[in-house]
Amino acid sequence: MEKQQYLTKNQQIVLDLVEKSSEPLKAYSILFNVQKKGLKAPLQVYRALDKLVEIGKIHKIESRNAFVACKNSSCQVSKATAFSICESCEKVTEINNSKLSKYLTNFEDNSGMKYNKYNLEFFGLCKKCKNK
Amino acid sequence: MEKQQYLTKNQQIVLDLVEKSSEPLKAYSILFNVQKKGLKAPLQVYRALDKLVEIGKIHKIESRNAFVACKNSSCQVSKATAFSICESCEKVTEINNSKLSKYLTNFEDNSGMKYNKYNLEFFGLCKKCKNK
DNA sequence: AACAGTGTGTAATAATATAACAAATAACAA
DNA sequence: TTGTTATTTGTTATATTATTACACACTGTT
Ligand SMILES: [Zn+2]
Ligand SMILES: [Zn+2]
Ligand SMILES: [Zn+2]
Ligand SMILES: [Zn+2]
Repeated sequence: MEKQQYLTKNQQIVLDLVEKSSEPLKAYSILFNVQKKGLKAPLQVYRALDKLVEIGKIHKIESRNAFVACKNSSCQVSKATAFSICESCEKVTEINNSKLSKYLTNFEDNSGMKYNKYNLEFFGLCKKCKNK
Repeated sequence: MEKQQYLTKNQQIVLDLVEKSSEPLKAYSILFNVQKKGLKAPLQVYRALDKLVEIGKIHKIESRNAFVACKNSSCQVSKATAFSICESCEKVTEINNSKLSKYLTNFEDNSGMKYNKYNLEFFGLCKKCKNK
């Protein structure tokens, strides 16, 4: 059986908004912006977000409690994500670096644990903020 | 001038609790447990946690909104952290792997961004949960 | 004493996220 | 087309996580 391939109305509304945004969006800011489209309660937004994260269309920036659209076409599923975050202007960029992802996907330590997922957040100053 | 070397009473109370715990503790669970010691309000706990994170005595597990004591004696400051998290039993372990930290500390991409900090969370099944 | 820096206590509130339940819809087979 | 299951929705209420604001106390320095 195939995985879901079409988004529901609510999921599409939320995805459209997140994709149009140039910055990470918080759940309640999403809620505010989709109320005119009929999504009135937090739960409707959170449910859409959960699904979109699950299928890899968006990612959650854990340290910011915010969501960004996946810019990496190969990210079918949210299981290996890396971001750079500017601590000054809060700009967030998804890192698409095959060496890094290969390194992390294959990472093993002596704990006997099998990793199937990771999330990495780098912090620093972006080019613009560095030159101020 | 030296950086703060002695913890305040509230900071020490919170640190003691987190260090004694075998699992990550949430802020309000900490609050509940230190109320008998006089820390009555969330803010007293959050302030202590903020400071302890800042000086590297504890770390925040971002994906869980929970705090663990640093088990890595070299972690003077919270700027390069990596954890393994079991998605079944929620066991969290701080990863102390010099190759990994060297790799990530030296990581550069073509964004022109200078990274001075990172946080990495691996997810999977721990040895125990894998064999169930 | 005056000052700066840091920490404290307290109340109120903001921001983030989930529980519970009934109803609607989709997927699919009998 | 009916029954069955799973998923999604709408709604209300509530739980959880975190911060603002403000008055005061403690420390060390000038
Ligand atoms: Zn992605
Ligand atoms: Zn910036
Ligand atoms: Zn540490
Ligand atoms: Zn486990």
